[in-house]
Amino acid sequence: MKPNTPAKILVVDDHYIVRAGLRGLIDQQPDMKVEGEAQNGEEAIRIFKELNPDVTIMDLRIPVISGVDAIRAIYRDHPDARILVLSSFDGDEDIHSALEAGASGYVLKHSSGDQIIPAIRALMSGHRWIPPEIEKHLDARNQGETLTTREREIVGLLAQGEANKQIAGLIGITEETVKSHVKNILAKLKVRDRTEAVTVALRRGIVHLPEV
Amino acid sequence: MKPNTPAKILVVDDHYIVRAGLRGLIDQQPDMKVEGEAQNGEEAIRIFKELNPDVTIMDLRIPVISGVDAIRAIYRDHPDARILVLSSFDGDEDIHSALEAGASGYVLKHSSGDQIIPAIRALMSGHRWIPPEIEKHLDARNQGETLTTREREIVGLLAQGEANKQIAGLIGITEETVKSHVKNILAKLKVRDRTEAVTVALRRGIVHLPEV
DNA sequence: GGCCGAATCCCTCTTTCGGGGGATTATCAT
DNA sequence: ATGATAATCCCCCGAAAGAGGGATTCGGCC
Repeated sequence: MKPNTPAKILVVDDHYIVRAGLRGLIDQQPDMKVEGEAQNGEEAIRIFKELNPDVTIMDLRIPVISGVDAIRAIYRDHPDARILVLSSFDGDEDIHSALEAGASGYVLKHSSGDQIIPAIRALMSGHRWIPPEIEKHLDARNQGETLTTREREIVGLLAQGEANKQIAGLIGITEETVKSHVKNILAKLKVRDRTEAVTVALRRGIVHLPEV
Repeated sequence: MKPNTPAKILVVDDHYIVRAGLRGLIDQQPDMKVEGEAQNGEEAIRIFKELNPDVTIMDLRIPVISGVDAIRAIYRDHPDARILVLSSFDGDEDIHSALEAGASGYVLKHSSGDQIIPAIRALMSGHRWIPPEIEKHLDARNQGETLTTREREIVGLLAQGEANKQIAGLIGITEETVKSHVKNILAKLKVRDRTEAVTVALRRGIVHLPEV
């Protein structure tokens, strides 16, 4: 590391205040500097290309293109990208997807500055940064079984209040098959009915409410 | 106003980064200064008493005691408190409750600094600050009918996946009465079934998911 | 005193859910 | 090839949900 050329940081968050907070925090450090900001996933991808930052700090709940999808897109073109997810606790599924999509670290928004800065430095030097409490959650997640693609799709439709018959029509399968899937979903999520299935799926980040 | 004694600001948010951003932004202004920070509703109430700030900036989604309840508690003891809600868009119900509980202003977290500072100044000088887009939402809310206390309570239980019979047992009324309430809820929210009712209620801020 | 809204309870009837099975393909990794 | 998994479809059956009525009580408000 050269102390005379601070690491280039890209900050991605839709809240101005959060970006301002990060900028203030980071620019105080001698070895890093915020060189770019993006407010949504689309911007993030574009600005990453232009800037080629050393570390990208990314919120997951961002408009236009989700944080996870943005990470995936960036990682595809730049497999050496160092992306640090900075998020409130968004549910196991999001964390897991983010790491799978190519993120190298995860920090909670609740974290104080002296927890965030070391995370950035870790990524700068090529290391990963996953706090133990996050890893514990990922393990816990594996206890509960994972939903398949089809099942996740159906949970999304459940959340919209669709009946089995409607779902069948929408995705072109039989109502009987939908019932099978729903049965499996209830069993996997260990819930009593479709309504609880939806709230559990929302908490785990398996599905999201459409933006308000 | 005396330019030599800056207004005392209390910042309430559970995210360190947000507090840091606000502190940086505010302390740049000559006429205001962050004199206190709180991470949850309980702290907010306590620190408000000690500090008696000129303006309090409050997030709604905070632990222990919700922002709305904290505002209510503070307002009860200090009817002259100036509280500015700073929140991502949390649904009509939360905004409405916050204002009803005693907040004097509302600013979105997306807002940039030159939108937040004027809001603080407005409250400092005793004015209210409700952006037009927020007021529009409050009007829109009134188009759709309002749920009664009982109905909101039942929506909360629906979100937990309780069946009508369980709900009846839990709150000590007949299953028939629960069905009546559910029927009215579906009609008021203009949805097809209880599952959709829950997701709509979540989006509107009528109920919340238990914290992750 | 009369009115209205909230909350309660009741009945009928049809549809939908969810639990309990079982079965068949296709794919993919071993 | 063999096994595992995902995805599909099928049947039965009892319980729950929702649509459509109607009715009562209790307060507060005008």
